[in-house]
Amino acid sequence: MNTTKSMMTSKEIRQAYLDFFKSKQHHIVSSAPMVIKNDPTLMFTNAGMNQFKDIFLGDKPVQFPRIADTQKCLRVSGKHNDLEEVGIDTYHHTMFEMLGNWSFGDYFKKESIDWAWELLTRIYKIDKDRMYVTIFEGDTKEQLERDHEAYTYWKNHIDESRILNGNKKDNFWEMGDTGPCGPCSEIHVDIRSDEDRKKVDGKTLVNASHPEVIEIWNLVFMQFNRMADGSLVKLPAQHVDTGMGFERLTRVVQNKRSNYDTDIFKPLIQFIESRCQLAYGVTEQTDIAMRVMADHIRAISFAIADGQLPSNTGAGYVIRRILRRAVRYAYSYLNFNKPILHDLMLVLAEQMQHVFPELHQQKDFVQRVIQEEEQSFLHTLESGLRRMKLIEQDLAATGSKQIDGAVAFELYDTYGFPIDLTHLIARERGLTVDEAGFHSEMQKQKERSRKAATVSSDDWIQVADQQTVLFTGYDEMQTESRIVKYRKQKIKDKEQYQIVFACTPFYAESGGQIGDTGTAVFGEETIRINDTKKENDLIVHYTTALPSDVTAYAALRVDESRRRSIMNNHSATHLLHAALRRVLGTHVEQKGSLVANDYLRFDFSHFAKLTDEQLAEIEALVNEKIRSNIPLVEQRNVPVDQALKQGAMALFGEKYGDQVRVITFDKQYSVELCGGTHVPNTGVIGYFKVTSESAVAAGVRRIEALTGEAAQQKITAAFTLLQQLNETLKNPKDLLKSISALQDDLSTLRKEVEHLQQLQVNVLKDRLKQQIKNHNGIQVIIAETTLNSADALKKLAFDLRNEVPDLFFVASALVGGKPQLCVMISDNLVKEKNLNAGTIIKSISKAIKGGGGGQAFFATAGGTDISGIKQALQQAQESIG
RNA sequence: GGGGAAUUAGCUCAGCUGGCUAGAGCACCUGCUUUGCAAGCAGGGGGUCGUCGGUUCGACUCCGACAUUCUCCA
Repeated sequence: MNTTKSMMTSKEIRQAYLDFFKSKQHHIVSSAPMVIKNDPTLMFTNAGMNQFKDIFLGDKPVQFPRIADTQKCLRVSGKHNDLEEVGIDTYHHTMFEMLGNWSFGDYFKKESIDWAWELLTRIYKIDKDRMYVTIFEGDTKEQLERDHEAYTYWKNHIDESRILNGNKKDNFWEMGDTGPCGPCSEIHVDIRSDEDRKKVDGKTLVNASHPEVIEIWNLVFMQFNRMADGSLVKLPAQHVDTGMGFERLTRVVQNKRSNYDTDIFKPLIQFIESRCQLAYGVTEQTDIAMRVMADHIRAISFAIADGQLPSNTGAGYVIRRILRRAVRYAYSYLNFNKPILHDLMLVLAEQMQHVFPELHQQKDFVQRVIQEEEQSFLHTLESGLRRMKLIEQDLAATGSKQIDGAVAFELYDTYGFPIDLTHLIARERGLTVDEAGFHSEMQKQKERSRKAATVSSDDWIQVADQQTVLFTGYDEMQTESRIVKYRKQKIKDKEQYQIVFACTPFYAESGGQIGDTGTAVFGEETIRINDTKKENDLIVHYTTALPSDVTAYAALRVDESRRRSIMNNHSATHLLHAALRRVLGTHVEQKGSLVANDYLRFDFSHFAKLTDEQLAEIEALVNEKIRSNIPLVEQRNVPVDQALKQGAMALFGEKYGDQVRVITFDKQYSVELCGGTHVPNTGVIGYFKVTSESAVAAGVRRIEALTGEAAQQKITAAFTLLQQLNETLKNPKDLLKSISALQDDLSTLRKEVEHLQQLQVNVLKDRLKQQIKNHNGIQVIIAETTLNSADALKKLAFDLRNEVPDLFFVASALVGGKPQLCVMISDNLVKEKNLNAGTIIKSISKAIKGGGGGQAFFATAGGTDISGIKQALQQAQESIG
């Protein structure tokens, strides 16, 4: 490779890609957020094509037939990409950029192959004799032929000996179990030294996991649709979907031995080196740790910037795991026992600010979140280490040298202590870990989970031919419509149906607003709609039944009062958002929102607990806006640039189309991009009441509130309670004062009672001491008392024990009208005379029709028959002869 | 969505298979000593053992539900 020419920077490489496809009439779009909403099958964007999934599925019309972009992607599992492997090698990543170009029913194999070749050889100047391409060899089981077409086009550019056949696993790309798919053609580059290349033919290393013979570009030719029964159906329009790993490309163009040596990762590695005072490239172990940190910080930072906070479920948990893996490596191999990643993030934010500005714009917030997470995991590690010590002690006691698999799993599963740390520590102490046992426990857990969460879906059954679905719910709550398609789903043992209508007034859960419920009336038949959700741009209605005639027309009716409550809450959310920014400052960004029928919940970035004054001010401002009865201004199709110029608030981590909907309540006050449903005038909301303010994560606060009827009910209930309290306390002047006076009284009286009880016990004790009878060297006290609590009786027994040597004490009391007995014997008598309070009480409690027990020196019993007390005491006397 | 765990004093945690009348360290208060600072000694206050039920003569301890938090899997 030519190393004398000036090297392209990663920035130039990225730009060259976009410029190249722009020159081929491609529309350049921005990256979609890495965190995915509205698609139950996917948590994160894992390929460049995700944001175009609807187009491939035919659920959305084609607007630009040619598109190119660079897309932030996140992969934490997959055939070559287990999270646990990242950092070990030098070319797999969790987060990476995918350069992609697409044709939607426009150009096909010829152009995509020609252009790929042109870009790689002319612009990036990659040596032709270092490249190999693969084509699909065909598959007899699927009855698919070899991709002769691709072969022919490649032949124009590259020697036939460099065109290799690939099998179904490598060269037939599928989106998922079902959906669009087709043969693909990959471009591989051999970047080994000339010497190595002479020794082993590069051809034999393609797709063989060789670190220096790597795939950089995959051209997918979408030709088929995979059905649920496994069959393939030819697609009406053929598409091209390509993806080139930006980090790998940069490595090849910059002629580096590792992705981490490119200027994409170098600044991160350098920062880590300077902080831990260790050099990269010296020892394998520390190199891996640095690579893990450099890789993971990218995934964590962008996920948080796109709105996914670390948490203990779902996508948030994936982020937490990645972050913890980075901390773990930093802690174990680079001696970082204090948070460091949050500082590393700043380097990244700086570096990426012109490509993905969302990180730099939120750097204070992201930093805070990461730091908090680091801190909390370091704490987890600490308590794990404590537990580890106990385990060691147990092992020492039994003389074993192996930590049981189940124990290691418990440490991991319950306390979050990473298994490799267990290994590390075990090795340090000369112990081993039962690895097989650990994995079998893990397997059991996986099976349990899988069993609990299987959803099986049948194929969609197309009833009518229609591509786009119309939402009428902004204007009406009832719409005539018909079914476009439906399918059956099985979750555990329950069956449900998903139905798509041609047009619908039902709002699908989105942007925090919950889905509508209601009914679909097919003539005489009424079907209940339990929920409405989005699948990308499809509006899917959830029911438990199908109409007998699926082609019939239906009257779709939304549950109106429920929807009106939702609208109240949604508009109030906008008013609240604006009020927060006014009162607290413009650093307030929405971090999550739930708009339900019974309440609203709004999460936002802010670094301190809100004071009572701030809350009151916010609540007052929102209510003022409600009383002002501001009319809704709704603009349905505004070009996104124009909307932003109007000052509309857009959210990080939200993907907006070119045309957006703008919701305005007073253009000086609240302007937001929003797809939700709103009240016509703010006055409809009635009243707004905050019910709680709390923290959800570092730097994120949550406000919960009520509107309209719910707010009224809440206030009425509070008022009623207040009134009842006042009445109960005879309408004091100052209720608060009167309650705290009661509390004070209670606590002094409690102490008083305790004191009096002690006095009573003391008096009784002194009297009993007068009655001691010496019986063979045993000081015997047997008494029927009038004490009325088990506690007092116990106290008496213990006090006597402290004062009277050689004591044998048996007494009764009446607790709540029931007889209670207790036996106390001095320790020395228990030993010397072989007396046992437990056995004595068991035998004498029969007389009061009860039972009891205790220890050898002290025992108690309760019963039901008062008349037996005398007999019981008599028997106690006899028990010492 | 499915497992596992935790919840005891202001903080960090002990309290094992029900019964030694609820503990330690740090923090706090008082006094003494010392004093450049750190501290040392003696004494003291503070807990309805997450909430609600149940089993039992007796529950911090066992069982159930709920709440909150942590954790693993999907």
